[in-house]
Amino acid sequence: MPELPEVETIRRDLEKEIVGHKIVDLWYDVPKMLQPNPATVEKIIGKHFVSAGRIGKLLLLGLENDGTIGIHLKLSGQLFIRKQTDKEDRFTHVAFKFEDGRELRFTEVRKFGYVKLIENSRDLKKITSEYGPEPLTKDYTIDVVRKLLSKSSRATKTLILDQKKIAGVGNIYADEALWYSKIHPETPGNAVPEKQVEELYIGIIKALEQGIEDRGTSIDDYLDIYGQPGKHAKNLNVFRQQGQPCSRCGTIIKKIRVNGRGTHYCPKCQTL
DNA sequence: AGTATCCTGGAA
DNA sequence: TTCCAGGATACT
Repeated sequence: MPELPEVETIRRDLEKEIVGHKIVDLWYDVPKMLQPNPATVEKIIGKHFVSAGRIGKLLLLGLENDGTIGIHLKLSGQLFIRKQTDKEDRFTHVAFKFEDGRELRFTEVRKFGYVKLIENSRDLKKITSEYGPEPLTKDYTIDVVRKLLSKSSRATKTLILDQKKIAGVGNIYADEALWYSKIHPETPGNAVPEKQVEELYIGIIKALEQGIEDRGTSIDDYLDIYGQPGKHAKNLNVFRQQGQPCSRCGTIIKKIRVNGRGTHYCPKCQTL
């Protein structure tokens, strides 16, 4: 699943590949993936991309004159930069065609992902304001984590997955961050001691930074815009590592279900 | 706060 | 042939 590190990797590469390029045509085959509707999104034809941003797991591709294309990859979305003459990619549902013969393809097996035209800065503000602080910026402080945990008795894992509270953490990096901070994923937020709150704050940063350094985790569908896998899958400590020994203590990693999500942890390191 | 829903390839 | 994965949102 593309989470902050994967989307950030894509963002950085897109910045190099599409900024300054003109969209000369738009192709799609699943209308509901173009929001609010295909006719609105088609207004981008003739415009240039001027920036490549991101909030949480949402890509924000800036257009000249105030528009922004938001792209959410959800579970299985991929973006590829290709020549229009290149062999088709399976499950392509949207393609932005550029003036130079290249195109940006959006593939999505499940059709959950979407391309959204955000027409003005007011609408953009509305969308970005729904997200909590970005973990790798100064807006993310220990106080953010402390407040988030102290106000609820829900499972700590569930709390850190809330995009409104912290932007960009998904299932993979939540499990990894909890392992780093030695917190059992089901620990009620308000039962986490101050010392562990501090470690979770740092653990989230560490998990995400390592993911970015490795250009993402290609354990399911994720590939970068050139079609290359990220290298983080082999550096995972707990995610999908059930049955394997913990790299810290040798105890066998367990898999449970927390709030409907597959959850992996070390039963010895991560105690309640 | 917990659960159903979207969706489909691939695993069991 | 049935079941599962899972981000975000709509329900109950």
